Amino acid sequence: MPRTSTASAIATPSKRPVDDTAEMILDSAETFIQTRGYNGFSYADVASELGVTKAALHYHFATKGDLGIALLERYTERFLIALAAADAADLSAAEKIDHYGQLYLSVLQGRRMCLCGMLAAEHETLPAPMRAAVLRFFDRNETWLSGVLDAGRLDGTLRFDGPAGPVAQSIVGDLEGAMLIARLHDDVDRFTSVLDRLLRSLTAAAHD
Amino acid sequence: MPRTSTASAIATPSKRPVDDTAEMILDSAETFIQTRGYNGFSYADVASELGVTKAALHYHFATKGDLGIALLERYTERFLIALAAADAADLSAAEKIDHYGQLYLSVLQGRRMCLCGMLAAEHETLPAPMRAAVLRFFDRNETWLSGVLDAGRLDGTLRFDGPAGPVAQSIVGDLEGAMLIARLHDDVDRFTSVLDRLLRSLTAAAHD
DNA sequence: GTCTATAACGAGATAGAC
DNA sequence: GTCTATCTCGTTATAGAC
Repeated sequence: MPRTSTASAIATPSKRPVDDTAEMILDSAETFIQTRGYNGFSYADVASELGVTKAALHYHFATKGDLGIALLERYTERFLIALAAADAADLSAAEKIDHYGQLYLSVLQGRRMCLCGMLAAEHETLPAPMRAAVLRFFDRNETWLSGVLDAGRLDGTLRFDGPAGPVAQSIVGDLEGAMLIARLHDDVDRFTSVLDRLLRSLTAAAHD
Repeated sequence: MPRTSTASAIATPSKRPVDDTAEMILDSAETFIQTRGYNGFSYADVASELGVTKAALHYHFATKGDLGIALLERYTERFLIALAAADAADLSAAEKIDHYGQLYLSVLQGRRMCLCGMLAAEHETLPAPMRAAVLRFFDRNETWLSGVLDAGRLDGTLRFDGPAGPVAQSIVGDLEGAMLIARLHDDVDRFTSVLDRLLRSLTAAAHD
């Protein structure tokens, strides 16, 4: 089974954060949302973590919704860059899907939920622009996965029934669900087990 | 593919709610948590929906955490009863797993998330007793599923690799994830598609 | 068993000084 | 760009009347 390893673009907001206050705010808020949810953190939490005042946050992001939008744009952009990197590298379809799973794994290893998975749970409480951004994130994920699936089936390295779209949707749901449950149990193996099973089912009996 | 239909024990808290205030409060809070999350609703929301005061709620459930515990106990009990009903009925292993999926589907059709799936996302913010109750819920689900999987493999109607435990964990994660994403898109088909795929993979090439 | 009233606190957000 | 100070509102929770 393939296992690529350059999947850290999403793992940590910034190892040594850029000396840009707005970015530091985004880093802090991102981690808070991924661990406590959008309704589970406040400007006071971020301010106290960064050692600044709430007013300083409001200068950079007037409202909590504005902060959320900025966060979603940055997260989606980074995720797409990571997917583009997988495209640029000369990987097989299975390796690309494994790479995709590694992106999730790297987030989970930080004891965090996928930002958009967390926001999906809370979506009824989000400002409309945030809801739309979450939907866009998943649409782009599914589009990328569908392309990989179709290419893999064409070159004979992947096998699955029916159109790629629903399979891509299943993959996203499987990984988000595995992450949700693995994080609850603080047990990364629950995630890797699902990822392995997924890759095996897509490659099983291909090449015959 | 099998498709049983007596899966409404969990679908709606109570079609015509029992004339018991505590139960009505639980019904209302349950729906709020399933749609908005534990951190996305307040006593004021429940009170205004029921036309009573916040103080009345505090009489029945002193704290929000107490309300959450009572909710989790009721939800888990109902879920286990629904699983016991599947055991009592003379169903095949595949039909039992389908029945299990129908429980999720009935919740999703009410545009709600699984109570414990939602709380799993927010688990870092929950009082410790609630966290423990959420873990218990999933443990019991997995135990039941493992039993069904083992029985199905023994009688030759199901096929899967390795021990049943990790497969049971995958099933729970798949369904929770499918629910999370289907609800975001308000598209029930995304869930049924995953459930069909799951049942097919468990029954594929069995009976040979 | 439910009410009014209120306490005590934290939330998101703003004004204006530095 | 960040601060102090403040505003307003919503939150959980309690006291005590009915």
